[in-house]
Formats: sequence, C-alpha cells, structure tokens
Amino acid sequence: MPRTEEANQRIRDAQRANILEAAWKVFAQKGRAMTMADVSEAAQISYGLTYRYFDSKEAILQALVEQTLHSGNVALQRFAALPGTPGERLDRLIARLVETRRDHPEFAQVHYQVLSDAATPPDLREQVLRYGQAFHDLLRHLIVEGQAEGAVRAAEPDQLVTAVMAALDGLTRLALIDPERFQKHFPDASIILGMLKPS
Amino acid sequence: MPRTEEANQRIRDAQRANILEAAWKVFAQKGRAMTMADVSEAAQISYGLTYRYFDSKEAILQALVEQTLHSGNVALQRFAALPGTPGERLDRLIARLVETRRDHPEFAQVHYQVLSDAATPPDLREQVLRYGQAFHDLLRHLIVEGQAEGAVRAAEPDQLVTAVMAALDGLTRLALIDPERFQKHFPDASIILGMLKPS
Amino acid sequence: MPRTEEANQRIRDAQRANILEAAWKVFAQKGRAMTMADVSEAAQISYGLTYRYFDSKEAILQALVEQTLHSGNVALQRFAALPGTPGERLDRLIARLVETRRDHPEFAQVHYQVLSDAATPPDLREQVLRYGQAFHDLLRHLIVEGQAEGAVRAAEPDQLVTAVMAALDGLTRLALIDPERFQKHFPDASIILGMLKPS
Amino acid sequence: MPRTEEANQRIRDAQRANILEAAWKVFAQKGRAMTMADVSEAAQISYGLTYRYFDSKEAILQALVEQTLHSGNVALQRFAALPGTPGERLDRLIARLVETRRDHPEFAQVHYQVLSDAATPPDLREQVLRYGQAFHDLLRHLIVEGQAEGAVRAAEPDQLVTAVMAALDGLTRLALIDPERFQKHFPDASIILGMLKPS
DNA sequence: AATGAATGAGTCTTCATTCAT
DNA sequence: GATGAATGAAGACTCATTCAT
Repeated sequence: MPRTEEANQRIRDAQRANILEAAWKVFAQKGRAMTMADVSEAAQISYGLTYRYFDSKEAILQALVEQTLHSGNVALQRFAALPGTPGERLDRLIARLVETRRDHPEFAQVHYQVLSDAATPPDLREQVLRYGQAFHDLLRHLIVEGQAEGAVRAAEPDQLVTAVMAALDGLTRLALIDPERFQKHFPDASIILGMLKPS
Repeated sequence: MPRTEEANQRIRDAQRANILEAAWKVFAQKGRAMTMADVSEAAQISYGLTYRYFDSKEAILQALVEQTLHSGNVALQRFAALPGTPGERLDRLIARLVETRRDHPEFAQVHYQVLSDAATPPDLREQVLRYGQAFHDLLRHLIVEGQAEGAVRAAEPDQLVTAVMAALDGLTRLALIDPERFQKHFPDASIILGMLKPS
Repeated sequence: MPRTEEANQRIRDAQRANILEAAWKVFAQKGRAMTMADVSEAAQISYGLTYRYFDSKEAILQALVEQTLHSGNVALQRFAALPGTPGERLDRLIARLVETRRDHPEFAQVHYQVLSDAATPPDLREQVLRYGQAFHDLLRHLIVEGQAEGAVRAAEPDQLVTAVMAALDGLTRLALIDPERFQKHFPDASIILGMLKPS
Repeated sequence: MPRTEEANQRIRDAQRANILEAAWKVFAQKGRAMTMADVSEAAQISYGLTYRYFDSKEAILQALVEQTLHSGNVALQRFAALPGTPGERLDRLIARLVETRRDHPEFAQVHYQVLSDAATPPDLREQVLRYGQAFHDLLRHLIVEGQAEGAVRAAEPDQLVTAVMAALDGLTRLALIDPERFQKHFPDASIILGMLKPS
C-alpha cells in the first residue's frame, strides 16, 4: 500500500524542518566552516538525503536566512503596529532586539556570514540587505518621531540608526566569540538606548 | 655580478611589505576566504614567491595581526599616558576608535576573523585575546574613574565596556559589509559616547 | 531504495582491498615516489575516493606495513614452533625467506622504504624496527643453537645474523631493480646457507 | 686585470668538486630527499650557482654515479690484473668490497637510488646497469675459474654471483638504515665468502 | 663567476555535489 | 523516500629551475 501523497508531504515537511534545525545547531558552532556532512550527521539522516531537500549548501543557508527574514519581518510588522509613543516603542524595540542577540546570536550571525562571503549569490545578498533596509527604515522612522517629541536626542537620524545597528551586530559578534565572558557582562538595553536618549 | 646585499635587503623589505599590503586588500574583501592565490595575484607576484616571505597562510595572518597589535598597543599606551580628566580622555579615546573603524575597518576585522576561525592556532588567538583584554582594562579603568567624577553614567562598568566594544565591532562589520552605504551615515563619536554619558 | 548494509560492507571491503592491491603494485614500481594519483589510477577509482578509505598517503603505507607485519609475525611464530634440530629449522627458515624474496620482493621492500624515509612517523618506524628485532632474535637463537650442535660455523652470531639479513635484503633489492635478470639467476637457498654452514 | 683562462678553469674545477663533495654528504644523509637548496648550502655557495656547474639535480646524481663508476671501474681493472689463484683473488676482492660497504655505504647507495627511481633517465640507468654487468662478469669469471680449481663450491655460477652481489647490496642498505647497530655487528668478509667456499 | 629573487608545475588533502541501488 | 559510495575541482604547500643584476 503506497503512502498517500499527503503523508509523503508530511514526511517531507518534517524532514526539511529537521535538516534546518540541525543546520542551525551546526552553523551556530562552526559558522561558515559547516560542512554538508556536519548537517546530515546532526540531522541524523544519510549524507545524500540532504540533497533531496536542498539543492545545495547554498540553498540551506538561503533557507536559514529566509527563516530569519520571516520572523524578522513578522516582528517588524508587529512593532510597526504597536501602540505607544515613539519613545516607548523604541524602548521596547531595543529591549527586544538586545534580548534576541543575547539568547540567539546565531540568528543575526547568519546575516553576517551571508554578507561577508564574497561567494554569496547576489539575490540572497540582496534579500538580506533589503531586510536590513526595512529594519533601518523602521528604526529611522521611530527615531525621527522620537526626536519630534523630544524623546530622542537631536542628531542625524541615519547616524543614530547606524550606531544602534552596529551595537546590535557587535553584540551578536561578541556573543559568538566568547559566549561565557560576554553573557556575563551582557549590557542592559538601557545602555544601548543611551545612544538615543537626549543627554 | 650579484646584487649587493643592501639591494637584496631592499627588495626583500619591499616585497614583504607588498605582500602584506596585498593581503590587507584581499582580506578586507574576502575575510578568511582569502586564498594564497588571491594574495600572490594582488601582490602581482608568482604563487610560490609568497612562500619565500611567509611560511604559510597562517604566517600571513599572524603578520597582519601583529601589525594591528603593534599599532594598537602603541595607541593604548599613548592614551594611557594622556592628561585630562577621565571624561575628557574617554571622549578622545572613543573619538579615535570610531575614526579608526571608519577609515580602516579591516584593521579590527582581522581580529574578529582570527577569533572566529576554529583553525586559529592557540598562541595567535591568545595574543589577540590578550590585546582585547588590555583594551577592555583601559576602557574599564577610565569608565570607573569617569563614574567617580560623575562623567559616566551609573551602570555596571563591565556592561558599559561590553556595550562600547560591541558598538565598535559593529561599526567594523557594517563598514566592511557595505562600505558606501555605511560610510555615508557613519555615526559621530558623540553618539557612541551617549551610552556612557549620564542622562 | 538504499543498498543493504551488507552490500555496502561488501563494497567497502572490496574497495579497500582493491586500493591496497593497487598500492602494492604502484609501490613495487615507484617506491616512495608513489603518489595518491598513482594509487587511485591503478585502483581505477577517482582521486577523492581513496581518501574515504584511507585518511592519508601515510595511512596507506601504514596498511601495507601492517599486512607485512601480520603475515611476517604469523610466519615467525610458525617457525618458532616448528620441530627439528636447529640446523634443520634454519634450513627451512632460510629456504622460505629466500622464496619470499623471489616471489614477493615488494613485501620486504616496504619495510626498507619506511625505514629510509625521514618523514616516516615514529610509531610506524617503531613497529617495523620491532619486527626486525624479533626476526633478528629468532635467527640469532637458531644460529647459537646450531653452533652448539655443530651445524653452524663458529663465528660471531650477530655477524652471521647481519650477513644473512643483508643477503635477504639484497635479494629484495635486486629483484626489484631488474626483475627479469635476477629472477633468472635467483640463488638457491643453499647458497645463502653457505654463510652459516661450517666449512 | 681579468683572470686568466687557466685560473678560471682552476676555480671551476675546484667549485665543481666542492659541490660534488657537498652532494655526497647530503645524499648520504637524505637520500633522494636531497634538495638543491641542501646541496648549495652544504657547498657554502649561493643557490643559483649550482646550476652553473650542473644543469639539473639529475646531472648531479649523474656525476655522483660517474664518480662511483670511475673508481669502481678502476678497482675492477686492478683486480682483473691482480696475480694469484682465482681463490685467492676472490678472497681479496670480497674482502675489499665488504670493507667499502662498511666504510662508504653511500657509494653503493647512489646506484640503488638511481635504479629505484622510476624517473631516472634511461641512459643513466643503462650506465649503472652496465657497470653492474661488468662487475657481475668479473665475479663470474673468478668464480668459474675458482670452481675449476676446487676453490669455489659447485653451484650455478650466476646464482653465486647474484648471492654475493645481494649480500653486498644488503650491507649497503643495513649500514644506512641503522649505522650504529650494523657497524657493530658488521660481518667479516669470511662469512660472505662462506657462500662461495666448498663445504 | 656569483647571487638570490622569482616562477610554476606537481602533490596532498578537503568537500560540495552526483549517482547507482 | 533513502543511502552512502563515487567524483573532481579547489586550495595549501614544496621544490626544481630560470633570470635579472
């Protein structure tokens, strides 16, 4: 009795998720040194099977990025819709972003790897950059509004955005280099917010 | 008639510098994906010649790191000896650090690459970590003193240090990922200092 | 449908044997100049596949040595247990050794290559030397006993052992250098035994 | 004042000899792993100069071989002309050959290296083989004559020759593998002669 | 005659990708 | 759908050989 098409699809979806989860684990540990063998081993599947689900290592990275983009965009939209004054919303946004960097640095790390790798195909790079732009835009929007209400210091908004994004990226990086040390001294969101608050 | 020893020495010095300069360029572009072929091509020399000047790819990275450590340590010492109140000295230090990130991001980038690469030999890693620690110590020292005089906000000093270092690393990163875009909006040092100033 | 585990095991065993056999052929011809490309070509497999079966060129040599040590040790033990007077046992031993040199010179050759190569790792060298020592000891033992019963000439036993081992090694060498010529005139064991017999 | 042609020639001859002597030392130590850098360093001359005296590494080996062939042939001729019964002459010949193996194993080793290396050009190989043949012929001649007078055992002469040559080659080999051990137990020529003497 | 900087082909090893079963 | 054996294109490194001075 052959499996139904539906059952097959379910198996496929589960396996794909399984592979991606494994890829996350390996990627967090090894970064771009991750090999296909690492992934299949972590996923507890055979070497070749990975290729039934992903055309290439590239495609896995692409999928990882997509996951980050998806949840990132969802979060962005949620924040965009959140009530409160710009200052309040900024506080919450930054707090949340800092938290994410501390608890899941590999999430943002994927973006970095993809962007640093000269071999990254243009379209993938483009997607990540576009997400960064959307993120930038939201942040900038809140900052400009915050400045209008006096909740954010008077400074070139783009520079403020860049500074905040840099701090977040830096946290990602430090958390990966020496987890123990940096987790202990992980800065409170209020410190990051110091860059935005009027003095 | 053979070249004079002096002429040879000149050639060797020039070539070594040439190779390192080429390595800097390639490294800034490709990071750890830099190949020896890349370097020799950028240096406009044959593949094999690189090995007359550096024993291994490793050794080139080591030399790059040494350059950063050397000028980094020189700068650290200069700052340690600088007059002024802690607050003033912090201002100058941060300003200088931000400037360096903007103009020579690959300088700091080399440290990150070395630390992220699992294949980095322990002694090299050790050197970089030690420098990071010295840097951390100086920053922390100034911050604690700055807090004593009220020039720095009341917060856990280690967190402040981590936040500043993260921001600097992040700037490095952004400057490398998309130079054109981020150079334009490169944040003023005063924004980074916002993390430290009392609100 | 995947192959059965049994089928895979069969493939692996066959391939490993295939590679070793190919390595024997190449090694006999080229000695230490054997390249991995030679081996894979002789085994009629791709370059990379060799590395699925052996971690390095080193490992192949190690495996070749192990084969010789294994059968060598088996032979040694068999001879050690053989009945007969020392003189009779010596006769048989030498006869057998000469025969092996004639028919499988590459067998002993591998030991020589391993010992001459400065790059041989110490443990491998150690194994070969230990086997040589065991061989030396057996031979010496038989010679001393043979001298006691008057079946072996009166001479310094160690010198006799050295002379016999040298002759055997020399046969290996000649057999490899110019098989056709030396096979034709391959000396009878009785001639080698002449070094031991009382005059 | 330019050097005279004669003086130049003297310098050239001295330098050539110097290089060959250096090559002997290095070759004895490293065998075919000898590099051109090794040679020039041992000769205390510049890297490139070696190539003014020898067209290639090959040519150096060739010259080393020629030296052995020359002195070998001289010795052969001297022995061929020596007085005495065949038995006596054999005694002296073997004694001398054994002595040479003990004191200058690298001499014979060169032949072995040249013959084992598949890359050896045919003409060089031919020369060495021809010398081996001449040697073989002399030995065979003496043996046949010795058999006629009853000084040599009755056995296939070619086999006796092969056995003696093998023993000598083996001594060369053992002396190189573990000089200390084998020098101590180096067999007396009388033992080697045991292969030839009637029992 | 002499020097040593420069060249590039050859070798080992890794790993993304393909394919027979 | 699943397996893992097989392929081959890089990449690091060595070393014989050439060449400008």
